[in-house]
Amino acid sequence: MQAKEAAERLGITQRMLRHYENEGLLDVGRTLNGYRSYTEVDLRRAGRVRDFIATGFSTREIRAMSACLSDEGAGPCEGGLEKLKEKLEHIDRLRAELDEKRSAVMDRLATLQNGLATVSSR
Amino acid sequence: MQAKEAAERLGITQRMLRHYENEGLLDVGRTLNGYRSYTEVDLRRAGRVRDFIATGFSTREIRAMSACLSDEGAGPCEGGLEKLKEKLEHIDRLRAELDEKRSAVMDRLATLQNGLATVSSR
DNA sequence: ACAAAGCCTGACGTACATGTTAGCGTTAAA
DNA sequence: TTTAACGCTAACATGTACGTCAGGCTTTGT
Repeated sequence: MQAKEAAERLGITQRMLRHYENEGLLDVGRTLNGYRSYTEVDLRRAGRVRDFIATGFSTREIRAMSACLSDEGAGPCEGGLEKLKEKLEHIDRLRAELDEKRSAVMDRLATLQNGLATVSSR
Repeated sequence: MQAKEAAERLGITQRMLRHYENEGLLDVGRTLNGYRSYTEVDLRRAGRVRDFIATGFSTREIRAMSACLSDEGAGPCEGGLEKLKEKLEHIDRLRAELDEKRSAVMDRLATLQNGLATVSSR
């Protein structure tokens, strides 16, 4: 498929796709006229790159664990899981605190509505 | 506590702490001599900033949901949970694929060792 | 045949996180 | 009292992810 569709399906810009390719994270074929031609495999790989980057990894880091990008894992994925787990720690800490905070807010909200209900039912 | 200790306890540089402060994410008090003085509350907040940034958020985004940073959540945390959930989606997709890949590798490894054991026990 | 829409490369611009260095006060130990 | 360790600001430098724009093909509908 062509660049436009690929970008749309991934929810990113063509520029970003080209960037990933320039950084050696993607190797996209061309048609006779020189246009890039994305396969479904390319798409999945690009999707992973997008996710890694959105999660705070640099292209350099991603390149270092390129085995994590292929559909069929050839290598042991060079510490990819470990690094991901570090990110997870960060995110988990945040999520735990936010969840806590959210329920506190919900509680206060419930209490408030309760109070109003009590009042209005008098 | 002073800058050095604060940075060490957070596992980041003093430069980064100052950066967070310059970006309006932290408001650290000073002692008479002008030295920054970090409280435990400051530390927790800075830790959250560190985690948000390590997870791919920009100072700008973090500022926009600054309610997510205070110990006692005053506000509804302005979409903080939603954004975090997006990040989680990215990370979850990656983790699922990596876990899958890892077990595939482990399987092959087990098969291999099994084969060797069989051979050596002949 | 021509316009509209896509693709391509290359280059410049920007935002942001950090590192680094310089110049200078403070504090505490030898 | 000198020296080492630490703090501060300000400014410059770097790396990375993109946005954007120019100049120029290709393809397709009219």
